[in-house]
Amino acid sequence: MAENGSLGRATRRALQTRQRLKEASLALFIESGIENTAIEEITERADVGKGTFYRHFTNKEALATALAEDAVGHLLERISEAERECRSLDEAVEGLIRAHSKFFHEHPNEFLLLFQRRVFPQVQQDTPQEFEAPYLNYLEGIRREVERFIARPVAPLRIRRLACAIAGFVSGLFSFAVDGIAAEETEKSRESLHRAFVATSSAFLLEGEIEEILNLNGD
Amino acid sequence: MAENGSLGRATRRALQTRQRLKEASLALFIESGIENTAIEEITERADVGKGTFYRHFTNKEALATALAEDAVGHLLERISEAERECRSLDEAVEGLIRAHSKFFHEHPNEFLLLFQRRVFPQVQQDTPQEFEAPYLNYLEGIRREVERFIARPVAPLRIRRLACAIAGFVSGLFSFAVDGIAAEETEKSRESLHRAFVATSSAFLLEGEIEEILNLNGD
Amino acid sequence: MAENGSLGRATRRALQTRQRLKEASLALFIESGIENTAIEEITERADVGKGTFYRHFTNKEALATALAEDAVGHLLERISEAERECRSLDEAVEGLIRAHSKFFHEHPNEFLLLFQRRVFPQVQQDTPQEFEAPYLNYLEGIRREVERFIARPVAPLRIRRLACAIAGFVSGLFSFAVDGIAAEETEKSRESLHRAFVATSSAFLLEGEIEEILNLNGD
Amino acid sequence: MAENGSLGRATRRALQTRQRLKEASLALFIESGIENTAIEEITERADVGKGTFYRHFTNKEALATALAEDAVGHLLERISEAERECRSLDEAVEGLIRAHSKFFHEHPNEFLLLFQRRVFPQVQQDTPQEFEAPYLNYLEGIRREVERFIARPVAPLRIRRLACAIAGFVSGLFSFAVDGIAAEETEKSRESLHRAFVATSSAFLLEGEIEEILNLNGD
DNA sequence: CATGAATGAGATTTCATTCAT
DNA sequence: AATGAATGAAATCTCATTCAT
Repeated sequence: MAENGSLGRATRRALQTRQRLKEASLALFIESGIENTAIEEITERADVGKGTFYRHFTNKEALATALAEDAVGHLLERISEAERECRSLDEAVEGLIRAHSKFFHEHPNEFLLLFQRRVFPQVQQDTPQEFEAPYLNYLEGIRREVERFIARPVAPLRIRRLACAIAGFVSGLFSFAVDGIAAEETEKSRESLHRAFVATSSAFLLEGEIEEILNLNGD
Repeated sequence: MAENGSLGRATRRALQTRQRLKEASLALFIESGIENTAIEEITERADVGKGTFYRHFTNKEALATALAEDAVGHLLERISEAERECRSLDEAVEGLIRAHSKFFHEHPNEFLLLFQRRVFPQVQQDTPQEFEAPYLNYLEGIRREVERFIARPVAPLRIRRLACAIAGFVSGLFSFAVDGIAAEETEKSRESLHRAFVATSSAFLLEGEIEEILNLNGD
Repeated sequence: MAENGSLGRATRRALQTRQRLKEASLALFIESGIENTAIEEITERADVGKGTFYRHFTNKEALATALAEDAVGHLLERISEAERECRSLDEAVEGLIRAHSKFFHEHPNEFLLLFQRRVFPQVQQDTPQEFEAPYLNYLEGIRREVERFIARPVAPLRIRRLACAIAGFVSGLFSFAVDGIAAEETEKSRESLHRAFVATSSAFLLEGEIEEILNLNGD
Repeated sequence: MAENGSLGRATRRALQTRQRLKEASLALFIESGIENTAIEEITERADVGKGTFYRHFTNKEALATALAEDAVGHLLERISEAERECRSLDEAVEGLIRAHSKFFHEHPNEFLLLFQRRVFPQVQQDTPQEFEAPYLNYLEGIRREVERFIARPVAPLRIRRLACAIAGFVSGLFSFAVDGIAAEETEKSRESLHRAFVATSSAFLLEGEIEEILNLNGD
């Protein structure tokens, strides 16, 4: 039986339509921004009637949230993978970077949606409340990853800062290697930049937690 | 006599109104995004009539461009300052970071406007053509700063990438130190991260120096 | 054998569905008005699919007309009953009031549909053409009842006015006795009000009996 | 100086436009019902642009509420007038009828809006919450009028019932005299109907308040 | 210069109706 | 006969822009 075999045909068709709307809108949101994309553009690109949009999403924001949820899902998958392999806080941060990197290469549009289209906040400032749910989900994934190596709970604000730093750093890093192949020398430099970022992040997380450092490093 | 003393009273008042509009809009653009800010919100916040807006700016985009120009002006001032003091490519990149950092602390809203509100692009993707003029101006400032220490012209694309990397890196870095005071250890880590970024950037700029010069015209 | 026993099972089920749709819509029409009730609300309340609606009624108006026809049917039953017992014009008008009253107590929602939800007009104004058929049916019932005691035909307009007056009067009267039990004194007062209304109505119907007959055709 | 002389010309013009919208919509609401009237029909009839509507009213409901408020204002004026002249509960109820009657003849469309277009509820049922404010205002006017002659406060529900009864009764009464001139006999009948209604209403209000009757009648 | 009422193009949203299953 | 996904016409609503004062 097919993947959706247990669902009625109508339901299956509805899911397809929903998927088409999501794909069309993701592309458009990246191209022109969420606010500059008219719902009619989305339905035209998805080749469905305008009214069909509203059978699947209450409004544009709900669609954007659904996209963000999908994207966070994919990103968290990568983070979970990394989680399994690491044995120290440094490795955990390193794992987060790698997870973001993989996510970027597998779902570049989703990456851009989250980190460049104001779905996720950067630097401090207000948290866009509309996308709060997926964003909190994402922060929770990061918290889980790093807290395994820190004796006490990390303040939510600190997690948020780490997330912003990772986003900025990864975005910046990609600028150096956008076409994939960099010279060997740059590659080496990037590695050391990488290591430096990891060290800084770890220090930031452990700040004011001397004893923890001892416990973990001596492990 | 005051700076505007030589202008008629009417002109002086007009400049004040223009300034009020710029201040009001900058705050709103940061709060809710450019697209989500209605012109009437701006004029209300600036406490002027709606029609007055159009005496000063042809439309919202022109206002945003004016804000971007102001911001770039401030940022370039800091870059020029840094320029005077540096003696090597590493120092030049270091100077750029410092310049961005100073700019961020002096004009945080302008920083956010340029680097978080999609006035300037991040990662590759489309260059927002609407804000091309101030953006090119900014890239030119960066180019001047780094080219003094590189024998041959650097490809425009490479400059753009450097700019994006700096923006991402600085944004990320600020996440670690948003409330200003960080523990000494983190501070040290950040310095080494700093140095690593500088080294990577320099290597990136010098990468394949020789052969590249030949096909320089490609953007 | 049940009432529908001679019909096939499918037909019986169809009748049931039709009935469910009518019940659901009557309740909703009273709650929120005909125009404010979406067909989907009706089908949801009746717990049938949206498409099913169109198997039973061509559109919302047809459904409303069907409801109005049912209601008029019930009201006319009561009017016929009253008809049998009365021996004078006064008694006929009295019978009409009683018939409306019984109808109100037996089918309050149907009463409200006809007299409060603009299915039947009140005061003069336009006759809602959409519900013309059941309305004319109702007027005809009233005409039959009163004409038995008036030598010549009563002008249609006068019948319509009488109908409106009865509707208003009965609506008003119910306000005094909505919870059923009123004090004895009020009860007495209501009876005299009742009698006064009957007398007025009779006078109205007989007014200018003679000359009117001449220009009877005018509506 | 003209009536609006103290207002700016712009404000004066705005008030005119608002008035035009109200007049156009009142006519249309009576002709076809609130729900069946499109905003564009209103603006066309008022001969203003579609967007102009929204400068004056947030939506159709707000406009309808404004109309209801105006109407209640006019009706309350008449009620206040009647208030001054009456000396007993019977006269107070009589005054209310007269006030409604005058209101009907001066502002027939406003009367119909309130009492026939479901702006005010008739018979019990739900009170349409959207028009709550003007409706409560109206009830308050009625309460004031009758409470002057009743020692103790009258229950709000009883006031509401009285209001409904008056509305129904007056609506019904008008059916008999819509073209103004009725035969002398009918006129006499109507007067006695009138008196009967007044007596019933008074009894209803005083129900269970024996001592008050004594006090007032002995006055 | 400053104003804010008016405007209408275009966006969002609703919902009666169709139709393939 | 029953279903509900899809549809698009028509409604509501927003807002950048104009213009008379």
